[in-house]
Amino acid sequence: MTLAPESNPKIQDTPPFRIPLSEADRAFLAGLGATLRRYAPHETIMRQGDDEGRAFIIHSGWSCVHTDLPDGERQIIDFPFSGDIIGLRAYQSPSYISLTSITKLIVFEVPAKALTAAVEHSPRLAGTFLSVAARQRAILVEHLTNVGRRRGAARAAHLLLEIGTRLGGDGQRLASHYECPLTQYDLADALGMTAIHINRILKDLRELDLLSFRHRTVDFINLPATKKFAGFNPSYLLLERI
Amino acid sequence: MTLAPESNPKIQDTPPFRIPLSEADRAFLAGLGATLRRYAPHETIMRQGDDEGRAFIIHSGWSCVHTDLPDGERQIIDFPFSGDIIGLRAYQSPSYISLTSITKLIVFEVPAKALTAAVEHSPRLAGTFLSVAARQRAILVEHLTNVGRRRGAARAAHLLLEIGTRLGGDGQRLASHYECPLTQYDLADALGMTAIHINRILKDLRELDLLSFRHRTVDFINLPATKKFAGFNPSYLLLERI
DNA sequence: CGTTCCCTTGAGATCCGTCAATATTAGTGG
DNA sequence: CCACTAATATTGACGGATCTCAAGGGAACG
Repeated sequence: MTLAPESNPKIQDTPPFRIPLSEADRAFLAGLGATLRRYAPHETIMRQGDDEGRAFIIHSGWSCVHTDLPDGERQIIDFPFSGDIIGLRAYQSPSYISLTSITKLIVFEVPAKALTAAVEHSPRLAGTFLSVAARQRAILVEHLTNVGRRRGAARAAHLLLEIGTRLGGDGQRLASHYECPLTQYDLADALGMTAIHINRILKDLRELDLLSFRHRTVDFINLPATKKFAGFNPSYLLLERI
Repeated sequence: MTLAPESNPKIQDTPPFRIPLSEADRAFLAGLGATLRRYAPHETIMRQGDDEGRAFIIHSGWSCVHTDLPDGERQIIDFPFSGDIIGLRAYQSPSYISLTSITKLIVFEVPAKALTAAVEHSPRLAGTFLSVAARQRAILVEHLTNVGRRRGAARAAHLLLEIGTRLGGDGQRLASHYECPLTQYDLADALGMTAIHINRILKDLRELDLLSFRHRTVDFINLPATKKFAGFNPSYLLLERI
């Protein structure tokens, strides 16, 4: 079910939900008017405050959902991955978040009205949306816990563990190594710190032989120790079971 | 639509949604097996990690949704109010949050299965749930922004402004004064700080003539200045319009 | 009317932010 | 492939914000 666009240049035209959909749901979604869109790195796809009638489903690539503050700062809420839905809402309303691409990004753009229609057409699909929303909420809750209650080093380690796990796909297998295009500025905005301090924290984590994040690559040097250090328990990432 | 339990001792037996429901939806919900439950202050209603098949809709009273950390600390995610739904999920699954009463609390307890059934029975209700979930998500996003990107004093002021606004009900009218049973420990756990520091921050806010929080009472001394100081923009609290 | 929370304050340590400067890397165009 | 440029990463010094430890004081509640 998970797409592997890199190995398959012909892009599949149904959303990459990680939760099984019936063929009927699939066909209905395809008929909703979902548009496949490609964005270059560092493009603004949706801006906080705009009256927004679209929702997005990530197909592939890295991006961030964030809020913008008056002083020009931002808080990154999440780095959504394949199958995640952004802007799920019942009705058109002003967006309270922005969506910005980090790498080249491919998304399905769906009119919000179409989502409402989909929910009304297919109870099965409504359940799927509820389920996806519940998982995204669990992730958001964990981010708040991370920023509010862990100190810098554990906070950074926790985020990198989470991303590694989410990249593992359905199996949620956490690899000891992954490519990560985030900058230290991105990490800082996600973790509620400054990039300068993130830099020092990453240095500490290397010197503690826990993990290394350099040259766009995360290497877990000692995975069990890192999990313990960060208080990482991946249960919140598990999908709801049917 | 908003209930006023204090002025009406006979408790209404339908959930206090702030979004209009059709009579049919209402009747269906009533038939779902929703149970009205009362809790004393400081009771644990739902505990993180437990396999949970219930959802709750707040009727009246104060409570907090929080995560629990291994070291005994907690991060408060939200103080839900009348009409807010806790544990909305498509299927039974382990809970990633705890729910604890702060004052005497009255809630509707609904089996998760019943929620799924409700969504499948009534597209209208599915839309309502989506809408409630979207608002709660907006609040959670604002909490993450608050903890991640505002300094202590502004962070505390922002939370107290949000609570005041949410207490205003549908009109979202922010009164210059409200009763607030939260302790400084509660505030600290919600804001990602220590109670000792919250104490100093509240002192600062008083001395800045912005607001006073003493003896379970919040007084906004200079509301416009406080809003500006906290960067408070209540648009995220507005309900989605149909 | 006493006991238990809860609030308040001080001193010192630690974490983190700010300012500043430089090094390194990635991206671009020739 | 190289040279150039912009973005990103790194480090130091210093100051402010927040935490920890410690000790009382006050309010709420039975």
